[in-house]
Amino acid sequence: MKQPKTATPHGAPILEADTGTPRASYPTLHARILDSLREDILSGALIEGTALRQDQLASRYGASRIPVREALLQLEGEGLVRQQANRGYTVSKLSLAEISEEFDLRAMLESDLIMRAIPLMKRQHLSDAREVLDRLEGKGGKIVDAREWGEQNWLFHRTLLEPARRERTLRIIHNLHRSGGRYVRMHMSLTERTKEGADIEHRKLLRACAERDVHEARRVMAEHILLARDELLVVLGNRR
Amino acid sequence: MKQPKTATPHGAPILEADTGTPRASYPTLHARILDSLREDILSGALIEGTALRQDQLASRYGASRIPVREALLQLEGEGLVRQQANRGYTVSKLSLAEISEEFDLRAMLESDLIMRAIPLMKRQHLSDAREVLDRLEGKGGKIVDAREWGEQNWLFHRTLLEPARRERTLRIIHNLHRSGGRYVRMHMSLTERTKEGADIEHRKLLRACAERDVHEARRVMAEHILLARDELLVVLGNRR
DNA sequence: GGCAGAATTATTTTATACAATATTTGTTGC
DNA sequence: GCAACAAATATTGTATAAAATAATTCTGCC
Repeated sequence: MKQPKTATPHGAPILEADTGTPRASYPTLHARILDSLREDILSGALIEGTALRQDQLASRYGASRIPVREALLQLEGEGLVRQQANRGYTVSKLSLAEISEEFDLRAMLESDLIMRAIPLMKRQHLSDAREVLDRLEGKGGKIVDAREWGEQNWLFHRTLLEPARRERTLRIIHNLHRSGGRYVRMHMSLTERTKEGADIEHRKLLRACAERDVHEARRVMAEHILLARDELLVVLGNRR
Repeated sequence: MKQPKTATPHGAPILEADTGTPRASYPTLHARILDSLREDILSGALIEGTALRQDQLASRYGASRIPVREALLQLEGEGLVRQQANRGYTVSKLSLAEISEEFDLRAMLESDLIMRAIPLMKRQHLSDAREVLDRLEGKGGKIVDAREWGEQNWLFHRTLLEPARRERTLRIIHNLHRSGGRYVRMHMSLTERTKEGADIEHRKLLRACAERDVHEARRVMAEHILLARDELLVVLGNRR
């Protein structure tokens, strides 16, 4: 009722800390465990199918099982872990079909949002996006690692989609980015080619936005995501 | 299946007494509390903005705060409650824009799924859907209440969409049905007209599926959902 | 009166301990 | 040897209680 908490630029979303500064310790223990576990899953430190026992995780984090349980429950909502009967949790293993489905969803949702966003974009949004893109392309000379790349990639997409002011949709997309992110990381550690392709597509996308070419932006966005899907499926298909 | 549970209006106690028989239908307490809370929110027993204090809920359900917390965490993932700063949880209040957004999402996702589902539909699916529709139209003579109507309505949609075998998408749609459901209930308690309109659209949709008319089915599906959206927004707009 | 700051209250968060349940191991009879 | 059943073990689910933190009230001082 009273204060809107931390004031965010551009009416930024209320999503929990993701790209922000991890400087201050998190408010609660279960939130910290949540983030840590998620990172471990997405980074591949915890591979698919791994059994996650509560007391084991608890001692690993120097906490009791209560905050661990809560983190697991939230991760289940994000689709990163699954709870089996009374057998506890395991790191969810997505089939190729499910991975493909998630990219299809992104293509659909992000295509829709970019069309809604463009008419509402300010110059600030465009320059923000450009700035992210510069980092993404490693203009500073240094090449970012896969984790950082995924983070910046999401930030770029979010920056372009935010003006649509569709919090609910954006949240779903965020989840999809996260979920697919771990497979993209695997992929990217294999080849550097993908990055360059993505960079080109990102530039095209940004240009279309700057020119307010809604139709072109939509086309590029869908193509961008579906290409990523196809490349990923090829690599994963070969490995499985 | 679900046990009817004690129909407890607000304030009133408990799920079911501990009569020495811990053999409840639900496996765990927090799952039972989750369902009960969700039902209370969707039914309107807990109106928007209501503060949900943990110990209050705990005593109401005759449980400790632990399973209550877990239920709240999951409900937060479903978007039905929100956690404010350190002020605990409140029943989430969706703006008209957010409600509209959710229906738009449904229109997009369900349109997509129905196209994928039709080529994979067996006769069984169609007859299942027809059966649900019969119940929905109250062919048995009895008129179902708003809660039951919402349930059957979801079941109908799910039956048609399931053949697409898109679990991830279907889950999102399910959430959206739930979330929007509570507003539809308000609406439906005001007028019976909507049901008839929906029945007609459902029949059209089923016919298109039976005829494998993908394009028509898509069109009807999108229209069906967007019409529901528009009607709802008019009613809600007048009330607010 | 009004305000800074301490004390109180209200509420959430986490740890410990215990109860319930599933899984595995071990034993007996055939 | 092995099927059936019992004991042991592993693991999850929940209650109680204590610690942490925000909100509120109270008090003394100007």
